[in-house]
Amino acid sequence: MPDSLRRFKADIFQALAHPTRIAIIELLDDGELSAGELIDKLGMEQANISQHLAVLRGKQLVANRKAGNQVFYSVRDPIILKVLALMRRYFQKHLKEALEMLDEMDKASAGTGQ
Amino acid sequence: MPDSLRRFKADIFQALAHPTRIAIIELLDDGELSAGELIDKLGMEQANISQHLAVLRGKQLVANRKAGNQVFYSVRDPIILKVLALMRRYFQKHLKEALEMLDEMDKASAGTGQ
DNA sequence: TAGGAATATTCGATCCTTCGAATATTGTGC
DNA sequence: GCACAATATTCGAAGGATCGAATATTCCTA
Repeated sequence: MPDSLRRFKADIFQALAHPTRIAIIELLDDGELSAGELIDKLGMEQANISQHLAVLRGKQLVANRKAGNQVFYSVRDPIILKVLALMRRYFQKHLKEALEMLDEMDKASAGTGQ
Repeated sequence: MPDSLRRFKADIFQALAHPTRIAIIELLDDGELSAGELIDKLGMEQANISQHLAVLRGKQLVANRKAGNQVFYSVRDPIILKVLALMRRYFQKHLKEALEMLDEMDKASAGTGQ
């Protein structure tokens, strides 16, 4: 497989590699939402969410539909939702080691005072 | 869903978000390989592959088995292979726009001389 | 037990990502 | 047109990722 195709896949994983963007896609799992609704539900800065939406748009993971003043977002391909569903299964299966990993992370950041 | 769980998922996507690491996992799809075999097949620096393997190990995506001088790697959970298989389907489905994206990237980097 | 093969780690330079603050854009109703 | 609401973009600082060079570790074999 040529490297360009691997770069394409890696870019999609990169787009998914942020907790906020995962949260956005999971919220869109139930149907489309406006940018404002996403901001409300996530309780984060407007600019920040808009930037994350720009990343998802850039990689074509979400579609956007303008309706007057607002922009409604939705997941473009259910395959992406399947990927996240698989990850949920993976998480449940590896819950124990995941908690250990998170614990390590906490300890590491506690040690450095971060 | 608590943010810590999203961070866990994001970390796994992050670990997959590099063409070389995707190549490694795809090579391991057929069964375990030693670090040296991976280096040969990928034709990259030894240190570089070892670093990427360290990332995959750190996120528990691969298992390693020492046999004398060598270390054999394998994918720890077939769910990860399923994720990559889904991504292959996704890629085929979106081949056209993927090529456009890659083209954009080429043009952009040509423009800046990178 | 010295030398070499296989693998891992450290280091430092460079680039990429993320964030909030500030600002720009676009659409609506008066 | 003007003010306002919703969303997007730009900017700069701070932290994280990636690479090759150099070095360290581990294990085998003579």
